[in-house]
Order: sequence, then C-alpha cells, then structure tokens
Amino acid sequence: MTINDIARMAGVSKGTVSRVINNNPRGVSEETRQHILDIIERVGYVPNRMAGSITLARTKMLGLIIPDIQNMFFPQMVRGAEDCAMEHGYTLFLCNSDSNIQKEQQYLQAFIEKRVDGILINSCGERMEERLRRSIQKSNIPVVLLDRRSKDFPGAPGIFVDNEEGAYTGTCHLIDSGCTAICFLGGPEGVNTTAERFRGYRQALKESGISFRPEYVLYGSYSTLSGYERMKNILESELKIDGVFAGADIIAVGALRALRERQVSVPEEISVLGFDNIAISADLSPSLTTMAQPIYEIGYRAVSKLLAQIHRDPGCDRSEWMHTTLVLRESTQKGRGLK
Amino acid sequence: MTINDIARMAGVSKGTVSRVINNNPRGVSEETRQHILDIIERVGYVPNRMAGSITLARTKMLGLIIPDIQNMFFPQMVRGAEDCAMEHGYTLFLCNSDSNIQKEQQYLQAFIEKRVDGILINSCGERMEERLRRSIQKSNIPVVLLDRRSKDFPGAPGIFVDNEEGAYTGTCHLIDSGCTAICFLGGPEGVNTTAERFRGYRQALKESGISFRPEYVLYGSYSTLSGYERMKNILESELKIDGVFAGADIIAVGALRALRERQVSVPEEISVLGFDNIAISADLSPSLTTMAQPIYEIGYRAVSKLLAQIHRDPGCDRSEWMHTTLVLRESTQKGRGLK
DNA sequence: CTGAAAGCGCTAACAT
DNA sequence: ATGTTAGCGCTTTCAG
Repeated sequence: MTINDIARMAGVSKGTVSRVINNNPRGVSEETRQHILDIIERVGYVPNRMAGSITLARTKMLGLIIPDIQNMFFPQMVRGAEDCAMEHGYTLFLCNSDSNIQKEQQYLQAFIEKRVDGILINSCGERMEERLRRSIQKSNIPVVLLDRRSKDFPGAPGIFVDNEEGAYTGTCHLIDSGCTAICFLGGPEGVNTTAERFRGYRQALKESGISFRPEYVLYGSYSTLSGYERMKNILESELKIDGVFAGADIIAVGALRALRERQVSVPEEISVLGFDNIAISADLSPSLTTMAQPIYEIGYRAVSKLLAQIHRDPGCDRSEWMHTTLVLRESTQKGRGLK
Repeated sequence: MTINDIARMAGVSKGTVSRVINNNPRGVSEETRQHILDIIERVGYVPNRMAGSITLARTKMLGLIIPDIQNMFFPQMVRGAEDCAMEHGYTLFLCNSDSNIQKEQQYLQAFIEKRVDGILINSCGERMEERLRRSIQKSNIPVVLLDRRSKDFPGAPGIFVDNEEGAYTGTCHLIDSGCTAICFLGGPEGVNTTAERFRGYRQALKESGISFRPEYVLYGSYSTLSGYERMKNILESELKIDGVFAGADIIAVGALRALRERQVSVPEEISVLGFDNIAISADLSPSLTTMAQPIYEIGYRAVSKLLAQIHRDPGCDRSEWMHTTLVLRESTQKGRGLK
C-alpha cells in the first residue's frame, strides 16, 4: 500500500495525497482532503516516512547512547529526553552501550547509517576509532553530551552538573556531622564525573584541615557491586573510617549492604552519603542522604539543546551546568559533630 | 556524500560500490574492492541505509514498547532483547509508554511509519483504537508479546511467565512460614499478570484451608508508591495481617518502607514476599524473598521469536511460558510455622 | 567482473 | 487547487 494506491483510489495525483498526509499549508480543498482522508482511514494506509526522509534529508529521529540502562540514574534521564523529543515530534533511538566502547561505536555507526538528525551521548569514557570520529564529523550530525564529557567530542556542547561543587557540599556535610575519616568510593577513574567529585571531596577535607589519605580513595564502577566490594575491602582492612562519600547512589547501596553484613550501624558508626538521588534512595533502610541531581531535567534540556543545534538557534553550542542539592535523610546525622 | 560520489571517485559504477558496501556474494574483484574500500575509508563515507531499505523493504529495526523504564524490571528485560537484536544485526527502537495508551499508540504509529521489521510490546493493558489495530495488521509487521497479554493482539505469540504457578508457590511459602492473614498487594487490575498472580494466591489459600478475605486484596500499579500507599492503608485499618504478597518487587519496596515507618518488624511481625527478583531486591534491608522471573531471558527469547517470525521459521507463532523460582531471603522466615 | 537502467515511496518545484 | 515531473540514495535485474 503506497501513496500511489491512495492516489489512484481517490482519483487524484500522488502530489495531492502527499499534501494531505503532511498537512501542507498550501491547501487542498476541504472536499478532496476529506475524501482522501476517508480512503486512508478505510484502507489503513500509513505513509512510509523513511522514503520521505531521503528527499527531506531529515528523519525526525534522535539517537541516545547511555552506558547502563540498569543504573536507575539513566532511565530517569531518558524519561526527560523522551518527553522533550516527543513534544517536538521526534522519536528517540535509545541504545545501551554497557560501558563498552565497541558497542558504543556500533551504535554510533548505526546512527549515521540511519541518518538520525542528532546524537546525544553519555560516553563510556574510552576513546573511539579515528575513522568513526571523522565519519561523524563529516556527517554533520549535531552531537550533545549528557552529564559526562567526552574526549572524542571536545567541541560538543552538553548539559552537565557541577560535580565538584556537589561533592564539596556533600563532604562538608559529612564533616559537619562529625566525620573525620571519610573514604571516597568513586566510579570509574576514566570518567570526568568521578574526577570532579574527587576534587570536591578533597577540597572540603583541605578546608577543614583534615589530612587527605590516599588509602581512603577507591575507584570502581558505577554499580552496586562495585560499592559493595570496595566497602568490604575497607572494612576488612585496618582502616578506621567514620564516613563514606559514595560517588553514586547505587555505589552507596552496595556500601550499605556491606556495612549491614558487618553489622556496622549507619549512621551511628559510619555515615554514608550518596550522589544522584535516584528514586530508590528514599526507600532504603536507612534512607540515603545524597546530593540530588536534576536527573530528569538533564535529559530534557539535552534534547532541547540538540533540537536547538539542529535548528541552528543562537546560543545552541553553549554548554549548561546544573546544580546539585543536599537531601538529608537517615544515613548521615546532621550536627552530630556539634555535640 | 553519496554512493555516486564514491563511484565517481573510484571510477566505477554505483552498482559496483553497492556490491562492495553490502558484501555482495556476487563478487567484485579483490582489487577494485580494496580500491573502493580505501576511498570509503579515506572520505569517511557511511551508506544511507534508510535509502536502501526502501528498495529492500526491510529496515533491520525492531520496535519495543515497555510501560515503565523506571521500573527496574524492564531495563533488565531490555538488556536481553538488545543483546539478541544486536547479535543478529538489528537495532532496537526502545519506547517507554509510561503506561499511557496514547503514548503507546503514538509509538506504534511511529513504528509503522518507520517500517520496523517487527514489534515487541509489553502493553499497558488498555485497548487501542481500531484504526491503528487495523493498520498494524495490514502492515504485516510481526508482533511478539512480552510478559503481558494484549487484547489487541490476541493472535500474537509471546514469551510469558507462569504467574499463577509462581504466585501459588510464593503464597504457599508464606503459609509455610506461619502466615495466616496474607494480603495481596497487586498491580493494575486490567493487566493479566495481576489477575494470574491473584489466582495463584487464592488457590494457595484455598488448599491450605485459609479463608479468602476480599478486604485483603488491594490493587494499584506496579510502582513503589503504590505499594507504599496500599500498605499504609492496611496498617491504618483494623486489619491484622501477618503476611504480604506483593505483586512485584517494587511494590514490596514501597510496602517495606511503610512497614518500617510504622516500626513493624519484618519478618518477625509481618512477612513480605515479592515477585520478579529485580537487582535491588538482594540489597534491601531486610533483603527481599521473592519469586524470581527469568527477566533477561524473557527479553532475549522475545527477540528470538520475533526474528523467527520475520523469517517465517517453523513454530514461530507458538508462545512460550517460562517459570519462576522462589528466592529465600530475609523478609520471610522459612519454617516459622513449624515451631 | 562490471556497467546501465529501472524503480523503491515519497517530496517539491513547476505547471496548469 | 491540483497534476506532472524530476529527483532523493540505493538495490537489483539484465546485459555485456
């Protein structure tokens, strides 16, 4: 069933049908319009937009790559992206790279082959092949970064969060509540968010006159398992700590589990601070004090920015930084340090 | 940059370039092949697969609709689907309907317009417009159901779980551990999984000679909030219960929170059983006893089945039922009833 | 092994 | 207001 069939059945030319399908401003008489619409309805015709997009040179598709769909942080971001895309008549191609550069590249290649109108990427952090990078560049498809920087797209604008500030605020909170031996349970070392949060952590220690101890700093991945294992390592070591700065809520989830298994009470013996404020954090026991990111909004604004790039709106290549806020819950004790 | 440009640069016809791009069995001499490949590499040409797919009448795209990307159950299912799709060179169009029939329909429409080769759907449960239903039918795009039945696609095969059996096993476990007043915190009433789990629950009660009490049965949605609110309702009522059958782990998460706020100890005073075994369940405190579903595999096999449908393999329209297994953790006490 | 040409479904001038 | 026509980028016969 094609546009030709409809044209034939309606006794008009396919140009007219095309105008109807696309609500073309250059009107069609109300009479023929209805006539054509009726036929379309009756036979269940659906235009092949892919055919149209080859002429139009736009597909109304956006590609989005995230590293881990199972990390609750990302689905929430996706929701924001999705909502914005749908509001503007775009469909999102959501792909999960599994923090694997190979998959990330495969998806990027697929995006170009499918001629998406724009790409959003939360990169796994590893460098991609020069060949692909060039292809993307040549393809002229705008790219917007979400939440993470990328060495492969140094010029691309993005929506970021002020991680250093957030980590600083969070660490100060731990210190305020009496912690003096705070370990840093970070995500992957190669990702900028980890490094930025580390800087904020270190800065807070410095300003409070707490000496920095490298053995308190552990990297891993943004996963519950990583948090669990690193926390266990610490508990099994000689280190005596009284606070944990987790680089992400899911890391904190793992840490809390390890602490529970060791029967360490939180926050009485050890305070735990997360980062992200994912949905589950309020439901944990103890509920998690954390630095909340505007997760949904990051996704929403990223698509906004991407659409701006597509339309070459002014200011479309400026990055935006969003802010975090401290959410107090049970896993830390405000003011314990004052007693 | 098109196939014509490459042909011109290589001094061959575009037919030859096309053969190279697609690894066409009807060979091209190794010499020209390399020559063309070199040029492609050098100029960073990426073929426009959308143009090709209009001739081929296949896009190598699969559409997948899930109701809630923020319910950890689904991302895990998506992972399975994605892996299978990628292994076979297909890309997944993942869409989140937000349990909203309007969005679901919009996405389905988009799937047809984009001429995906197949559709996977975990429907929100509400009926869709007849018009759309007919279009899908006429489009001849194969449909496979995941986890949930759909009234709109009664004939479509699917990958399902034996929910009744699972709920029966789970409820028996609660009874075994001494519960006699077990409430049922279900998902949405309109979804078949809820109804099936209810049947298993009721059957277990019956066989144990525990009289069924309709006031113990509450429906809601598959969400933490729903579990929280329903549980609170029960706790604020006169009802004295000692067990909770939650229709999903995320419902159990909400229930556990409500219980904690009321200082009800789990499992000592009330046992809680979940359904799904999502990743977080093991990390909760108390960790959640639950009926594990082979979530990843549901997604994987659904895509397998869809590809089988696309290729018209034998047996491709038979549904498959998978089984659940009881995972014992801290939120219930095995054998408490024996003391 | 390679080229030429027809056509996939649709859009967009340009006519009428 | 509507029809006609020339592509869009690619695949696929069919010749040579």
